[in-house]
Amino acid sequence: MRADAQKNYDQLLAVARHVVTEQGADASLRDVARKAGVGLGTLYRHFPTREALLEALLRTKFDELAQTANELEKWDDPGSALVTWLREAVAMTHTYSGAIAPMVAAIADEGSALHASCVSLRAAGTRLLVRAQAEGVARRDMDGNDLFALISALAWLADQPPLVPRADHLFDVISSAILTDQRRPDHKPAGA
Amino acid sequence: MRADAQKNYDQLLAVARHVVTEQGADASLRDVARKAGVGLGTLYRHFPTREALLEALLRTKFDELAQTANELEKWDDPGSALVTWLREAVAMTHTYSGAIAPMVAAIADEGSALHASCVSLRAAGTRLLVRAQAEGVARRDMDGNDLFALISALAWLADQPPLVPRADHLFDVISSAILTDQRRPDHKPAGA
DNA sequence: TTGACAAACGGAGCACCGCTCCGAATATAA
DNA sequence: TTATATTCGGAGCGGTGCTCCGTTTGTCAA
Repeated sequence: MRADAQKNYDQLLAVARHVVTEQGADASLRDVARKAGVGLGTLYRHFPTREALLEALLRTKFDELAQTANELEKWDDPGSALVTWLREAVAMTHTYSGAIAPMVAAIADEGSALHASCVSLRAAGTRLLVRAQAEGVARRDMDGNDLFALISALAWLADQPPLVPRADHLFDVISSAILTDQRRPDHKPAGA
Repeated sequence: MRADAQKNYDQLLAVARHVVTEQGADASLRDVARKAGVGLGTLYRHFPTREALLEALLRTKFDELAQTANELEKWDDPGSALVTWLREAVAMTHTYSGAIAPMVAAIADEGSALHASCVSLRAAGTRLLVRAQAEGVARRDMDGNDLFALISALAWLADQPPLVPRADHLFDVISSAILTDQRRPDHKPAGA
């Protein structure tokens, strides 16, 4: 890559990280280019689609999550491992608001720049789920797609301002639906 | 209301119902006005905001849902009543894709045209939930807001094309998290 | 029937968006 | 230094939400 191109690429990524953090994944790309001191054409050349830009921004997060899954597979308690990973997966998408919708769309679109990342995300979750199922601590009528969908739903939920206060609690509610080994006579109100 | 105004209002609502059904709640309002053979200004006079238009479109659905809740309160089994209502609530938002996001936003925005409808929706769910909790068939660490949030999440999920095939199943998964009286040794795979 | 007037209409206009396209500028290698 | 491939940048196109106001029209009283 030519030196000036590399410089612009880096600059765009840095600025995009800032703008998307502040305004969400739907931020104006024109605005990103402007703030990066670069023409709109330059942005589109480096990142042909919005998904491509998002993928570049999330790259490291995806990798970290895959790495975390590898380590969690060694845990003694596959149920805790699964829930721990789920929590991190939801938190990750939480980094850039509005990112979950394109991710969901990407998993069914092989042409999307986010496709591979989302598939590997699902694969990581599937490994942890299957292990938990084999040990009898996760319900067996779910697969990786279901897990991915639940992560998406929880991520979306935590992205809606009015629902944010409930997000953590609902994570627990849904986790309890996935796990089978919990003592759950009646789930007394908070504090109990 | 003047006769011509009434005619335009009705026409707009009819066309909007068609367009929003086909293109979702984010449909172009310009397009609605054009197809209704009416100026853009006329549309905005009758429906000052997109939420106002959506509210008009959903009005009957909201009422039906409240009515259904009243009848379900008479059921012997409050658990079944709750789940039955939940299913209808999710299906309702399903009528117009993309409608759930503005509804969620509206519940925290008293100025929104959708606010009252969403509040009464939440109230209806709360009644059924409280009754189920009193009978010991629903977990007690949830309230109406949690229920509303779960409905929203399920509605959103069913609105994402790649997740549609899982939506029904995940409804069952989440329902099982809300109810406490289910036999749930391990949830064998489908068919079992 | 005919005015007068409030009410309703409708679209031009503004600022923004995503995205494409291509002449101008520039880094690089000969 | 020069030639060339690469990169740049923004004008331009068609779309959006929304406002504003000159024009038209329904209505009702005279």
